[in-house]
Amino acid sequence: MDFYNRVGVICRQIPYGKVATYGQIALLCQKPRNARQVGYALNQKVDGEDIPAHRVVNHQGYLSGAGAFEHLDLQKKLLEGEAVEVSQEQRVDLKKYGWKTSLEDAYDFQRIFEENKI
DNA sequence: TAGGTGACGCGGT
DNA sequence: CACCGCGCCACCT
Repeated sequence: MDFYNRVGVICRQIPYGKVATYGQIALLCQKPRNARQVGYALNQKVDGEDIPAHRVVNHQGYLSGAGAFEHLDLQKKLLEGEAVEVSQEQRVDLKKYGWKTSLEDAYDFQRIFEENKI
């Protein structure tokens, strides 16, 4: 359960108009090998709340989770609504829209997790 | 308890 | 660019 909460915390920090990858989020969770679980966690939280799951794509920029949204095009529409270009094959340019995180960001999150005991 | 299943990632050819 | 294979791990049957 801890892991799911961490995923939620991190996703809410993804800037408007940017996208993050599953592996990147797993890394920020201090669980570098749990990329798959990130997708699983988001799937459980969908009917949840304010988690911008549409800003999460795979490491190639493809919207691999589009199928979990109400409508297959929903994730794409949401991103386009944030001025993020999405190709017809459901792909975004990570060079352009990727959320760049550093080691310091990871430390910041680590501190937040410790403070909140998650 | 054992095995199947993914909203994954990386390296190789 | 296109495959392919293997590693990974929490969650279900």
